[in-house]
Amino acid sequence: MMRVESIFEIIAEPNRRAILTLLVSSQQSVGEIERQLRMPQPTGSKHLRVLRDAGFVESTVDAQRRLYRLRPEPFQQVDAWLAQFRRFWSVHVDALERHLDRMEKDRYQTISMKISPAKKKTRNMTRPKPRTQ
Amino acid sequence: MMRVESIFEIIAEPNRRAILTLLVSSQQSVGEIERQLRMPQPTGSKHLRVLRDAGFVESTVDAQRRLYRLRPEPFQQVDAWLAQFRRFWSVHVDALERHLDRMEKDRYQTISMKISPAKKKTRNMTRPKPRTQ
DNA sequence: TGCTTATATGCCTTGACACGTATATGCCAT
DNA sequence: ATGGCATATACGTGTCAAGGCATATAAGCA
Repeated sequence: MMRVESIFEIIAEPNRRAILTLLVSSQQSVGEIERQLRMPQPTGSKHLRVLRDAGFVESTVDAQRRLYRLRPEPFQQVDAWLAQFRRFWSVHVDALERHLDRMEKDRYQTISMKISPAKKKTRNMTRPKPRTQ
Repeated sequence: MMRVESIFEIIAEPNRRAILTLLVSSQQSVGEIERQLRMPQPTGSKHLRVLRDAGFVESTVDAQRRLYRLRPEPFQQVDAWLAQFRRFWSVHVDALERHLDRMEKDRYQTISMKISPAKKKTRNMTRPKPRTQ
């Protein structure tokens, strides 16, 4: 009995992530999924079972086939967990993005100000020694 | 040798997620982390090692202590993966969340940069990070 | 009725990983 | 230096899930 408990363990498995990505485009039958991922039939079925139990996908019956498609809730949960860190790294995202596509950004930015390295470090201001090991 | 390959396996472990959540508030020493999570010392050290190798945290030396704090990149990668599924949850929830997120971010940053919503959305969808497996 | 296709499940082996005990390393103070 | 504190690592053990294989269920078709 594959009772994987948390949603994070579900998406920790590469084949399952591949299945989820496949289903972004449209719903697919088990056979189609297994064929595209070159995965033995029982393997695909088992992963789909896990994904279904965790609510990542749902299936409907079409004659002998089962059509699988995505369900939103578990993704929302992952996003909710990620949210607590988003404030933390958003400033870094901005810095990275400014570096990556500066030109386009200059069009959209209403205010363009640099965040100095000293400014960023105030996040961790209780640090006594700035020495990375 | 703990060779956990993908960032998803890193965050699949509950203790590691707990450590990351702890570090949201501020950087902490290994001892503080282990005490708060009631976790044996070697366990904490090993999980921190895994998190450090994966880039989720970094450490600086303070006398005998090591102070650990979060690093943004892996979280950005998770977010990038999640982006392809964003259209599967409610448009209203999505829009609202982005709106609130941005407001919070702007309040958090002492230096506020205004980025157009359209721009930010594009950024999340097009980030080239196919690092996973 | 067989026969084929489509999907699910049970068993078994293997390997990855978490955890605990013990030990090692490094830094400070006396 | 020596003892104590903080952290890291090595080793052994147990658990659990992934994958291979065989088989079971089930629907369509001749």
